Amino acid sequence: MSETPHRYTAELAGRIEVAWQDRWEEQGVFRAPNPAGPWADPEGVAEHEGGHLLVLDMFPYPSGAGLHVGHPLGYIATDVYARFNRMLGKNVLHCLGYDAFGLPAEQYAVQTGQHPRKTTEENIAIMARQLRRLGLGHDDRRAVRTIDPDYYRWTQWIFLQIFNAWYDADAPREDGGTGRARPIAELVEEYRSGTRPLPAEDGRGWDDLSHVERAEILDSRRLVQSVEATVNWCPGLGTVLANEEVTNEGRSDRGNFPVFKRRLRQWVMRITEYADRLADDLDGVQWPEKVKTMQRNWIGRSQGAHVTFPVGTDAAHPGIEVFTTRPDTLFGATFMALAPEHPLVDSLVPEGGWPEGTDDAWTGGAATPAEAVAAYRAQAAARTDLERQAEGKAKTGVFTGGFALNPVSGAPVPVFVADYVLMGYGTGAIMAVPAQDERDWDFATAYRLPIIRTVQPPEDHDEDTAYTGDGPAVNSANDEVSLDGLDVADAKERIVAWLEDKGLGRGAVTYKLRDWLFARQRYWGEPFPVLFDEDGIAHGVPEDQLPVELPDVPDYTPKVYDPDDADSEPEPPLARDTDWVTVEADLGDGRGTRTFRRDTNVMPQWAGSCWYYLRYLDPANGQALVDPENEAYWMGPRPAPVAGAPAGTGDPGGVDLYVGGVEHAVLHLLYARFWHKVLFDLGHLSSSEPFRTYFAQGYIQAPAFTDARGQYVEASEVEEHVGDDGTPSFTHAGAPVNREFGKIGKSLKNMVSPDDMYAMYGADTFRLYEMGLGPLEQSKPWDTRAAVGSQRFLQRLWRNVVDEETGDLRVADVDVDAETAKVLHRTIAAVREDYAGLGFNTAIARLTELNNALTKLGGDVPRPAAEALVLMVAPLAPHVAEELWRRMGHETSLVHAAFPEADPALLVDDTVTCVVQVGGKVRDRLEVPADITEDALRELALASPRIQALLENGVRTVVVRAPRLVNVVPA
RNA sequence: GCGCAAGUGGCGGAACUGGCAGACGCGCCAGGUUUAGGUCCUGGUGCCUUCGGGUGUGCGGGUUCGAGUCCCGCCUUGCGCACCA
Repeated sequence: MSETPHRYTAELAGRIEVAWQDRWEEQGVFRAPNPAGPWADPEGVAEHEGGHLLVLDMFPYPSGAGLHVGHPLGYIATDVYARFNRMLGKNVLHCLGYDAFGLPAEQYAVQTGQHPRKTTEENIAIMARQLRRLGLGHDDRRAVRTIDPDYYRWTQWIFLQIFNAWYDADAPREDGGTGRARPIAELVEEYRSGTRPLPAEDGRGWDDLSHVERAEILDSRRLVQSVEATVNWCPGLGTVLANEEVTNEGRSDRGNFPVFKRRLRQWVMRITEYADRLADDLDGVQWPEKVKTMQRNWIGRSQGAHVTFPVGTDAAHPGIEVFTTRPDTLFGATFMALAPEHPLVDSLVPEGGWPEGTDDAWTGGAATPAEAVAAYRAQAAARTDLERQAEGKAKTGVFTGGFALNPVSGAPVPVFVADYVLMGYGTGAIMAVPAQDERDWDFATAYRLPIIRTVQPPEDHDEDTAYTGDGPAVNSANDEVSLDGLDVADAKERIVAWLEDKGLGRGAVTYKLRDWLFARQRYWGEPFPVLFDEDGIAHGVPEDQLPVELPDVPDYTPKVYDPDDADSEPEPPLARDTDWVTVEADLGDGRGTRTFRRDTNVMPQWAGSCWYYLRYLDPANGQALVDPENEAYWMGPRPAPVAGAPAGTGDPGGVDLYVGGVEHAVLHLLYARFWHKVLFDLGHLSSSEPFRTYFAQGYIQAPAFTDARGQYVEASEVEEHVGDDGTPSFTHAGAPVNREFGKIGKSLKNMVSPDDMYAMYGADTFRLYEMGLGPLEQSKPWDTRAAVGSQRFLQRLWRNVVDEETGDLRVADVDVDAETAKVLHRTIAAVREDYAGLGFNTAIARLTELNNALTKLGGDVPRPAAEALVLMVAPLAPHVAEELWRRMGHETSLVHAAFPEADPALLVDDTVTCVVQVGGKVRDRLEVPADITEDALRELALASPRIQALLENGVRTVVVRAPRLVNVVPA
């Protein structure tokens, strides 16, 4: 233990930190005033002349294991940014709540045999303690929790808004686009008044229809629908999952269980109606390109055409519809391929044997087409997607024995079944154009099918490959239309026009995005605010009867199955509570109290996190999810679009800064945008995007160690040894181990908790260390011991203000000397810029330099310099800054103190060092006046003896960049 | 396979529009304070060197008076997508 009584140790840091956290809380310094709503404080809002700022973190999920040092990285960064902006005079809203419904909490509860509410609340308490100890400047009044009925009442309310809305693709929008959600009541009115024709034109009006018939019509238009669909059934979790929750390997995102395709009736949200806007509106937000690309890929929009190929053998056959992005290549379609599951396959297979002239390669060795197709389908069905991928790109298929007619050339084309065609995309059938498609080329060469080039490849193109680029069309004419000579874009346009004219096809857009499967057969989630009547018709629970509370069932354990039992059936825990399921209710529709059956599914985990940032704005509002004035103030569109937005793009509004990992790119970020847009369309919000600026942070990776068997050993027990050449080696219990870097956690046995850091160094040092590691967007390795560097910085800062021996103030009311003033003001200018751009690592470097410069003064530290340094350090290390600020005589917290401003006069130098190069190599340095002329500098440089010595053969030219550089080029 | 990032000392990382490579920190070395040091302070620290200097930002070319930075071709690592018609 140190004998120095007033040293800034971890122990002292801890006392200071807890004391200031208590003070901040008592004084409510982080409470941001709202313009309206239950906390309306317009005067408080008006005091902030610097405007307003909304800073957001990823909604944390309280796990049973507590935090590790990787978790707070983003929270610290947003806190530093928020604190900096408060010191610029802005009204800053920064808070944190808890996303606490969902699978992990439920699984943890099941494992420990406790009720999920109990374990979840305990986990929240642990996490809240760990985060509070970090000194985050959050508005404590706004810490919402998704599991509270006051919160999920609004989650259910939003569900009903979406349920009671339909998408009118023709309705104009305020932003100039077309298509928006409208209340279902307006659709009813259109049907009733006759302005919109009813789907079944049997002469009856809306009022003539039975309530079942009306419900069927409306339900088919709602943005939430119950549909019979192919879903992802996960027996290991006992629930169905959304596409976004299934990994590329066909397993569950949570728990890594196998997922099977099943036909089931389920709730889906019609996110596909928003596919275009979700893709297009990415232009207006400032997000990393990587994340935008991931969303665009997921939405997977492609433009092309649907084309129908008649089936020649049968006039009554509907024909085979394909989707293609290259209708311009239609003349080169020499065969077709259908997915093995395609419903039309059977209709193409002729009875009896192979048609005349069938190539042996097409038959798969079978005696008849029927046999060949059956065998191929059986083989395809037996293989999982994973196995298909593992077999690489080899193309296989068999001839169906049937032919279709190329609609532009009239030529018969053989139809194959091939598993490189996927049932889930487009129409499940393709026209194959080997000359312009690599996959079709591979298939055509393997099965000896004809290849017709319809785009002229450039001369240097390999004749043995497909050509997918642009070029003039060739071989593309019939009696009525010719594409020859047109480029790809023009050819597409002309052929689509011709196809549409002939009724053979039409321009079309397809998407990879599928509707969002929204029901889960679990317990720990928001109940659906839906009641089914005796006809099975779903009714929304009236708003004044919300929330539909999650009942406290005795057995909340979900029915899970053997993870590989594909044939099992989902069984929601809520269905077991028959008292809850059956309910007497009056829907206020004039039909009085009737008996209903509740929906026993619960919402997915994403529901609560889809809109939490809106509730932060007005968490106590009992009348609305957010007062419109509050939403407009915090999130409304700004006058200027974001940097880099294409011309003509306006600002969509939204959160000013959202920091989080990239792992939510296609889940949370897509779902939240969808809900936000629906609420925008329905007039509840002024912003059309939830997150104007998104910043993807890197991860913290910690060293993990494996022994000779490849097993992980406890990282905290590993000893490091430094060899003579400086390279480290590692041992565990005396045996050598290997170091690698990976995610922090139990599985790699490399857990480091923030609690460890608080005990060893204190929260301020921990914050400083995390921010100093490197750029926020990069992943970087953790090294607990290296945090001493940050601790030394704070100790030096402390010593610059407080005498370690006596505890007296070392700051003196003296002027700052000229040299120090220069350093000080340069630091201010640089740090301001760094903070504004989230460049915390470089800000720390600059502050360290200033701190070291003050240390080197030796004697008393001039007050103006010490105060400016403390204020600048405050966003990063707020507790020690507050303590020093107070010891320097200030009675109020520095949370709202003005950030130091640089004096521009002190940023310019009188003299600078000029580098003199010969042939690009530095040979001399000259101290010259900053305003020296080019000519004077050239003369000075050439006069230098060191330069003269190198110019024996004369000078060819001299490049002068006054005042910093001269480059002499010798002859 | 396609696409996007990124490769700088023993380590994490600095370097504005091409203009002093290695800021700041860890580690390491030396010295000081200390009975002691997993303390603190001071100085040093890319590599090679015959101490003049040479060389150096993944590799190979190029543009330029001048390249970590721009262009072309490769290599490696990470991430995303992966028969998307």
